[in-house]
Amino acid sequence: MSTAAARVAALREQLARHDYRYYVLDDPEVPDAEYDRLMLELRALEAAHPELVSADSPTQRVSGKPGTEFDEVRHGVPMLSLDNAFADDDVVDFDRRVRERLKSTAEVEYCAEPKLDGLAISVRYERGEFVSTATRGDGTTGEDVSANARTIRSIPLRLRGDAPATVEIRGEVYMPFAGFRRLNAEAAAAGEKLFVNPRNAAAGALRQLDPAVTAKRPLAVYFYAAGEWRGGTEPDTQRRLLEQFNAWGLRTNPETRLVMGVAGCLAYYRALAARRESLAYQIDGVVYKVNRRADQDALGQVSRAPRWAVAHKFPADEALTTLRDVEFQVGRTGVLTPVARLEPVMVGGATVTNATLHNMDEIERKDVRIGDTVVIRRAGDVIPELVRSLPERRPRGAKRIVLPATCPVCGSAVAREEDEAAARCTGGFVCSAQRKESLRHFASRRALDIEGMGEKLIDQLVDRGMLATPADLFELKPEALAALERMGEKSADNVVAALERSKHTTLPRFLYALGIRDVGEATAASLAAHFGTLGALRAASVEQILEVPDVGPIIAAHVHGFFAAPANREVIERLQRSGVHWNEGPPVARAVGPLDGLTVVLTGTLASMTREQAGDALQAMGAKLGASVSKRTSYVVAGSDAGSKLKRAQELGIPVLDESGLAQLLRGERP
DNA sequence: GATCCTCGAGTTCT
DNA sequence: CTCGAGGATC
Repeated sequence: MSTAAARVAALREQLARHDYRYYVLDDPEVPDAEYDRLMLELRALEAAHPELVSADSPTQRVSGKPGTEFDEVRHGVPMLSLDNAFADDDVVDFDRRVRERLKSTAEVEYCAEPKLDGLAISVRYERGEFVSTATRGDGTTGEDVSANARTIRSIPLRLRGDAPATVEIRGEVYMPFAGFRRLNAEAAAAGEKLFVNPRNAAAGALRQLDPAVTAKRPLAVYFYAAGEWRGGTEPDTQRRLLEQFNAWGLRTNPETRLVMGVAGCLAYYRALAARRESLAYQIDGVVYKVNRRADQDALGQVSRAPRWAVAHKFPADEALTTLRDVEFQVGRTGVLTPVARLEPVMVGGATVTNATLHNMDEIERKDVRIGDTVVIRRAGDVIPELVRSLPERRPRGAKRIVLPATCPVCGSAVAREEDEAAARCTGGFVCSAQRKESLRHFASRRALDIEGMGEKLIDQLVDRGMLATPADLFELKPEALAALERMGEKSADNVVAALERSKHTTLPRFLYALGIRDVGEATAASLAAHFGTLGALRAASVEQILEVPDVGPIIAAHVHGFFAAPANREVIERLQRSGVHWNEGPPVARAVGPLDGLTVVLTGTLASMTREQAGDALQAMGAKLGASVSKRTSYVVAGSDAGSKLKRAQELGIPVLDESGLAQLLRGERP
């Protein structure tokens, strides 16, 4: 057997197994991207070696065989599958083929829709009444899931207005993210197994033997095509078909647009890809359909896929790799965070080698062990996330991950409070990791903002015993700095100058820089506003600190305890002697501005200024800045590339402002 | 006592 | 961005 033939056979075997897991068990072993990659390789091989193509190849049929629990139903008209496009060039080719076949020189009008990651179904109506619903199955025959489908609210039991004698409506059953999260939260509370993704949850729900269970699952449907159609007139474009659906009371996707030619398709694709994370449901690409029905008929179909439509998939945002090790990092508060060390892998355009595992509970939940094959995703296309492990691929000798009994940095005991997710190093100031992280926090941009005082420099200074507390920073000698690695005289001078500049700061920044547990920027600002001076805060009792808004007993105790400790008092006094200062005044009633009482949330990229500048300006006028959108938000200011916050604002009906709206706010008007 | 809203803390890569 | 936990609210 040639090497190509052997590879083809191996690919078919793998694809058949994945098909079984995906279609029959509803429990895929690998991400869709991996499946798509295998299929792509097989297609390429078969294209290069046509003699290897056989009727049983997964490229030659729509895969999946019906299960046994439900009756079989034959579709009046087969449910088609779609050819996939992965790159822009594939779409260009598709459009060229369409125009060649239509002998069209003009641009073709396409109907573009999101491609939902759910389950295709066909709902049959006779004289407007719901008769049955079938899954897609192998395209010709599916399973009768009528009893379950009847429980889905977005499938009407009767069509509005005049309906044809018989019509099959095709759509996608899916579970919105919100419902999925709720379902998993309930499952977690009940100690049940969690669903891996919304698609699996929807599949599981639809294939329940007890419709009462399905009824409790948050399923929804968008309709997008017609199958068998007897009586009446079929609309002459895809767009009008969807309008007819709406008239009958059937949901169609509101993101659907008519676009012209390849340029229009690709623009739609990019626009939707950018907003993908903010949609309420999971999509894995977009679909372009030739809009005119006459053109669709002229184009016809090849095997089971129409020539007049294509699915343009989003690039793989998940990848498989191996978990090499798990290390525990120590943060400034002593929290031990397990970090996954991975075999480097490309995900979403970047090589990922590390991913946080958050805490031990998370490791338990995901059942991760060292040596496992794991699925990596870039959450929000930025932060790498270990999605899950594949226990079925676990090698013998895969090691369990154990919380170390002692701190990996200083050797002090590790303690985990009852009911707390985090484990902490008890070494405190003894632990060099905690010292280094505290110093980094102190010097960070939002604290004292000491330019050039980065991780490497702090590491060296601490390791050489030149630096232990923030107070030491301002007593560093330029000659000593210049003697360090990668530090010339010039760099040393720059650091000294940066230290000098940072001495002039503000009380909120200073309080934040101290790193008191649970005191972040917002709480530091509240404390500063309430007490006005550091002296007043230092002298305050727990009861007095409790009067600060948003401060409860726990934070009050932390604050009081911090200032009671002699070591901390000494550091503060030394800092002040070194010249660290700020303008102090008596506590001021919060500045009354024209925007008093408003809570504004900023999102996206603004053209005229940074978000920070806009935020400062709004606060200066008395507005409160919100970090997330809630029903108490007055306005959301959305720049370009706004994401989930914009979406949430729309859901909650919060007024959304553009930059001109922001300008109005800054003039003191309320749009 | 439950639920919602915020905030804090830790993290990745270019 | 995500998770966890503190605080406020009903």
